Amino acid sequence: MGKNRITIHDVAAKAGVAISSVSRVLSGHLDVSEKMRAKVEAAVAELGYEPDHLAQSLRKGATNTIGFMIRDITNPLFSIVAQSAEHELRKAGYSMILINSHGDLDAEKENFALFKRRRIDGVIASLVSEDSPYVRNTINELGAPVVLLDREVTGLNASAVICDHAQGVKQATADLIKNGNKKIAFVSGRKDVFISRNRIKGFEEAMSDAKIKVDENFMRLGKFGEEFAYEQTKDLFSGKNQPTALITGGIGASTGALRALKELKLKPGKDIAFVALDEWPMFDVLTADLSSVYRDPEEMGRQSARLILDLIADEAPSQAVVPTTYRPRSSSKAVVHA
Amino acid sequence: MGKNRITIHDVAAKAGVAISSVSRVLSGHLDVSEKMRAKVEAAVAELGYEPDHLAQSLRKGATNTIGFMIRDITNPLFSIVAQSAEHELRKAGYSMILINSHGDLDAEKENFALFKRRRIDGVIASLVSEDSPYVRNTINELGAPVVLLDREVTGLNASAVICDHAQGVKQATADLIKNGNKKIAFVSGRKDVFISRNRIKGFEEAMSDAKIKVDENFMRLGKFGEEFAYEQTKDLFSGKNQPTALITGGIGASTGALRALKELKLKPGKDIAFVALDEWPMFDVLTADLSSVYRDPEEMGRQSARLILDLIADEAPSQAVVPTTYRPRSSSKAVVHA
DNA sequence: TTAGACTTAGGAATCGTTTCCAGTAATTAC
DNA sequence: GTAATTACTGGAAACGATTCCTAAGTCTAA
Repeated sequence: MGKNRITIHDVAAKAGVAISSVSRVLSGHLDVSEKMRAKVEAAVAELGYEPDHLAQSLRKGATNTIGFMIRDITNPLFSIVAQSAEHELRKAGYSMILINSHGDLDAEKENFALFKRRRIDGVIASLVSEDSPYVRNTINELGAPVVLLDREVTGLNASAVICDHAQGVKQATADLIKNGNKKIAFVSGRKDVFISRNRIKGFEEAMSDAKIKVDENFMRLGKFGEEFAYEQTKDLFSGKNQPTALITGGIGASTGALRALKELKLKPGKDIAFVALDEWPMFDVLTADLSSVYRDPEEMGRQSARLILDLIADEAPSQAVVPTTYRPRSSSKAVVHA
Repeated sequence: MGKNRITIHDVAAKAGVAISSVSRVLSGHLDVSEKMRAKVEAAVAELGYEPDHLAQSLRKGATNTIGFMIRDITNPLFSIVAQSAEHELRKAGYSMILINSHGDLDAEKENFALFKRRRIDGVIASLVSEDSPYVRNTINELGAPVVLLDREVTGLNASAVICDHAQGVKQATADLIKNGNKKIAFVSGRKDVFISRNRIKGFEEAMSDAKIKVDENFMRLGKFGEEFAYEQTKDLFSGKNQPTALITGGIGASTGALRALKELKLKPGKDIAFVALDEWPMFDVLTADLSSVYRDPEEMGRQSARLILDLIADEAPSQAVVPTTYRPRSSSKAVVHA
């Protein structure tokens, strides 16, 4: 149907001028007479011409496209980050190509290759892997700037949006302690991942401040995701030495833990103190007044967009720190237990 | 840094052959000798050459890119649809450009224009608007096939994934009636939108089957989204003629209604029967056993990908129907009330 | 040995832009 | 009135691939 695309040739022919002149008018170049401008603009309007983005990209060497790689857009936190970043990039004239890595390292590598082939102008990514030779290599070979989410980057030509997890977790832990909890369990992902490490730091600081020794048996650091947290929670509350409070790292972990607690008939805020790290949609409506540590995903999206645009504009890499705030609700109150 | 991109020229020079020969080898063309193949492949491997997707697209006239437009990727249902579609398209060699329309008609128009300029190979969209001259025009002018989500398309060169909302709602309503409810309120979006219309159809059928007259005062059809549902729910349960059961259409509406019910201290399944249309993540864990009408978002994503690929392969437009299933839980049980 | 058929490789056009380079026309200065 | 400057414009070369067309080379058959 609309097979016959209108090109700059058609416009030039209609206006009776050279192709280069049309281009000059359209790009707002200065050296163009009023008469020329009028002629071209009339032809453009009449034909309904719109420049082909593909050809422009090829010629200019810039695609105005940002690759956004994420483990799983289904994660409500990251879907907000993505949305907010997209909105911001859009305003700057960029489109966003979205790719899920499904937490798979091979997929991640492939995605970087795809980005490269597509000549993306920049990448915002929440990586599976931590800092490693592989990561450094890929980022260097990419030939485009990179912004990492929740990763410490050192000596790499990349910016990062990092959340100050420690701060919020520290506050939360302190509050649990103040409420009489000493035996606090912590269920989260691998310790060598930045986000876990950072959260644990806050946890340990608060414990140390209160002169409470951390019980290693209560530190369940293995995998992100629902299943691991489910199993660990079940296990934590089956033995003799049971915690009185529970902190769960991330949305998946919180879900798994809540599922387990439900089955164990332990009600957060009644039978056990509970703090979830990160919130999800309808958090306040749906959860029975769960306390949380909150970080603003929209802000994360905005910052990541800003950072990548800065890098594209050839500014030096930098970091944006997003604060986290403890939101006490009834689930972290004192618990009389064991 | 990696400024000097490796092109097909470099490969040709290194292998000592013509550019066209390199292209022929790489595209797996038949008429190429073994010796040539070996030479070229060696050069490709040595230089680490990867063809430029941009140049390929320009020449071939296909970008292997699908535009995915959605009101709001933050909506958990649609984020799953997007993820699933992306996964499927990826397997077929396509990438996905994601754009939010924020439910804004102007943004939607702009997005279509963007897709066109980017020479997208196809579009999957959840439109703001219903069938209208504007929609027909844009889709026809787009020059690329379109798959619409939850829209009836008639006489349009587009496929659609439509959910059989009526079926699930009918079952749910029948169950509410069986449980003794006669005064059933229905809070949802505008009646002229396909999804609402379809749901109401199921509702009215069940009511009609049970010979219960629909009380127009209980039909609160205005806007999608949290706020409207919140207000309407508050209003429904403030007057003298109060319903005993409530059905809410969509995740936003359910949230708003639940928030209102919470404030009104009406507990679903205890003080009022309640059915939510659509589920959201952790539905079973977080909600107090809410009944729901479920549709499989992953299936929606898969089907939309399949349909767009079919259209690109020049098959005739078609429709995929995704079933909905009523999932009774304790919130829809009988309520002794007023 | 030569004509004809068949492989295979190279050259050039093309996709739709931008941008550099000349060159013409208009303007100013002397 | 001529030279020097300036203001525009058109032509052509990129960008990096694919593909058509042609020609060279190989092989078979008479």
